[in-house]
Amino acid sequence: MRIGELAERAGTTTRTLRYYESRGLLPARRAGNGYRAYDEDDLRLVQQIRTLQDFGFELEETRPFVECLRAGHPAGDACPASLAVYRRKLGELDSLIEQLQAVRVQVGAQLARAELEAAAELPGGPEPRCELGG
Amino acid sequence: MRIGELAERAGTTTRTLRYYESRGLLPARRAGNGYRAYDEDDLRLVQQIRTLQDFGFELEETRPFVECLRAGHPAGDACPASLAVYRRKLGELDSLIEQLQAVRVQVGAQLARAELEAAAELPGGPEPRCELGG
DNA sequence: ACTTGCCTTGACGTCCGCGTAAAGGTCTAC
DNA sequence: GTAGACCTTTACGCGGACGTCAAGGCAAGT
Repeated sequence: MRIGELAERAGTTTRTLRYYESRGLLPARRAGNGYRAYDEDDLRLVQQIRTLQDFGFELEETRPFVECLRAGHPAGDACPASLAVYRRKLGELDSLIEQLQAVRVQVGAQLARAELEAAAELPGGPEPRCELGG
Repeated sequence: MRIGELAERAGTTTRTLRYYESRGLLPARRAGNGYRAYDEDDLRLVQQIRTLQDFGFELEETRPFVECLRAGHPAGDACPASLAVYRRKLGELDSLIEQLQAVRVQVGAQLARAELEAAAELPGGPEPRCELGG
């Protein structure tokens, strides 16, 4: 299979595949005419990369999975190095989610406060206060 | 106040302030010698930008807040356009968090499965199966 | 022979928020 | 008058994952 077909079957572009090759993730055999030649294993390899990319993994983080597949394992995550990446990613996801939730709370609070202050300005002057003492 | 002092008081760099100016967010008066001249209002403006940046807002998203401040309002979020940005950001945060949580679940599932399969290979061959029928 | 469609390499462009020189002007202190 | 600490503009670099030409080679159909 040539690069165009591999790209189409993997749901990506030839540019992306050449980029993977330039990063050492997808070495290609060459046909007599200089064209890159791929097989079904290469397709699985690209699919592995794409899946991880969809999860938000950086390209470098997919390397252990790729090397695991190329080592002959049936799955990219059959090797300890891949599992280590999974675990590290889980930690990163947890802290990122936590951080985003904190930001969400802060922004929500800012919005609520600003809406209150806006409502206090417009209606009929800042009359209807809620404080009793004063 | 000159750019160095403003940068220090705002906890940022002169490069950043010049960048804000280039984006039209922080116009500066000039002293006779060509130096940029800032006042306390400019400091508040920069602090507003930095706060939003810390929340993960893009620079463009801070523009309504900046314009609100420059319009004389006591707070950057005292204007409807700013509130709209808050609301949009809340939506983005929600969907992003949701998406990351979904990824977290997927990655966690992959890890669990891969760990199980690894455990089934190593110990004493794939003997201790859990399936009863077969 | 010619077109069409695939392939090749090389290299610059994109987005964002700056960092980091480089080359020079200005003000203050000594 | 000179060192030092400011300031000025201009402009290239970075990281990540490619997009997008440009110029040309190769294979197949008509």
